[in-house]
Amino acid sequence: MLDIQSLRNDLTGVASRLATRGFILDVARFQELEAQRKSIQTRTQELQAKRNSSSKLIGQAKAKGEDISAIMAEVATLGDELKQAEEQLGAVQTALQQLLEVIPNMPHSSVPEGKSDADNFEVRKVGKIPQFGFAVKDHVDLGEKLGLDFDTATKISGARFSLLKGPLARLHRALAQFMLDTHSEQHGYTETYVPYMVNADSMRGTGQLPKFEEDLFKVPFGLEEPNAAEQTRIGNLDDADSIRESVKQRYFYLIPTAEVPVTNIVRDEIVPLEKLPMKFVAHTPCFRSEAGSYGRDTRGMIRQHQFDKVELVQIVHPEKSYEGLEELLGHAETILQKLGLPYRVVKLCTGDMGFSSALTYDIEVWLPAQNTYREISSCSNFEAFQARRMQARFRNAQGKPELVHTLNGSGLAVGRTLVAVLENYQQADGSVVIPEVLHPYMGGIEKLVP
RNA sequence: GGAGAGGUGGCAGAGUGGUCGAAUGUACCUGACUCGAAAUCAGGCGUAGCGUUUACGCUACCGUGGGUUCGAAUCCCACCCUCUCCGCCA
Repeated sequence: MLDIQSLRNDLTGVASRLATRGFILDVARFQELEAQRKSIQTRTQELQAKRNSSSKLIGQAKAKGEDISAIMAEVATLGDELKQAEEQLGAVQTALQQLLEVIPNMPHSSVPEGKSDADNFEVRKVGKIPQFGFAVKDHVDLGEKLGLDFDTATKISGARFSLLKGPLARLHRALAQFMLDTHSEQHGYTETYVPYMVNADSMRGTGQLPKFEEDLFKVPFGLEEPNAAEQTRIGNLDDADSIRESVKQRYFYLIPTAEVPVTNIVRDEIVPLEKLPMKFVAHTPCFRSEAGSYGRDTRGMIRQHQFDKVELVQIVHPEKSYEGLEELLGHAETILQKLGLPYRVVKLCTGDMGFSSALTYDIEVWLPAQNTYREISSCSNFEAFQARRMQARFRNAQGKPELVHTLNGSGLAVGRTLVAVLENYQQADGSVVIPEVLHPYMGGIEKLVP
């Protein structure tokens, strides 16, 4: 969420910067709501002040045993007027809040303007692209003989799921463990185990809600309708709405990334200055509906409803967030380097960035079968955008609460790393050599053999 | 699932419907004392919004949402969360 002050102070400036990322801010509506808010709020507060002082007078008069009927008469009409004003104010503030919640973050000044991924800026290429003396296979063809089974996954669940068996499943686990160990032991991250289902407040905090609900899996618990006992109570009570409301809220969301539960660790917290930076790493499954990407990446395990990811999160001092982002990016790159996978780093242009991000680097790994680089990690600085939604703060040197900055990045997406290992380490006979750093995790297996 | 207790400022913890944004303690900041520190003493110290823009004034916030009332931290209703005991359970 943007600071409403920045909109008040420089509405056209904010609007034009947001336009570079393809977001059209409804300037007129904001101005209208702000004008309404201002007049209604002033009026409401005047009425409240009057009510407070009158009530105080009544209290004092009563204490002295004086006659209060004169004051009572004066206040008689105040109640209705005030109630109406408060309702109007509430409505305007809700409307403003809703408008604010769907405005994306402001791109950092260094972000190149552009419309799509074609306009992203290549920062660097690392590693040597392997040359094969034979026709390369993609991970689906390779995996077929190595324990990768899409047909059975489809039977069990449906499209966009995968089933791994034997040493291949172990390789998947080895990758996750290797990443987790590297980040916790060498990069200073605290390993965390987190809930995979979260409430709506957490989703709102990191920016998935309210705008991107269709990308999420929503899981009801208990009945979706009021149960028999609740029906009875609804029938008997005057304010049945609160029961219906609580029934409606009886659900969780499956996390689309560990960013959600991990970043929300600091939601509604004021952390001491000396606790910054906080660095967390978590290995979790991620669940995405992939609504709107129906035709894309239907082959293989590139785009799945469920995949594993090792996620890095940093909670940092506002002045240190860009430093932190470079560091975090380096941590993610380290994994690719240790695995010997060629990759490149790109800085996303304004049009390709995620909703909450101020600056994003994608790391793209080389996939020989596709003869191209594919995203395997995304590292972002959200500045105070998430922190403002979460009310995540620290106590600054002056002792005042101030919003933290939040960062995160994949370190890495495990499924796609598996794909990259299979394709880059394939041999002519269809076997796959296991990168050396994974050997300690593979129980003596150094090669996947059909 | 059954029974009970409780959610108040950074923390702890008071609060007969009126002068309570909230005692007190603690932490923290400033000053005094000290060579310095500790101890002691004095003062300050919540968050957010609005209006004047240094000083100030007003408003909201005591788990959340409703209700009663001229007036609610305090009374009523619902919900959420935490803790204790019993039962069941991976």
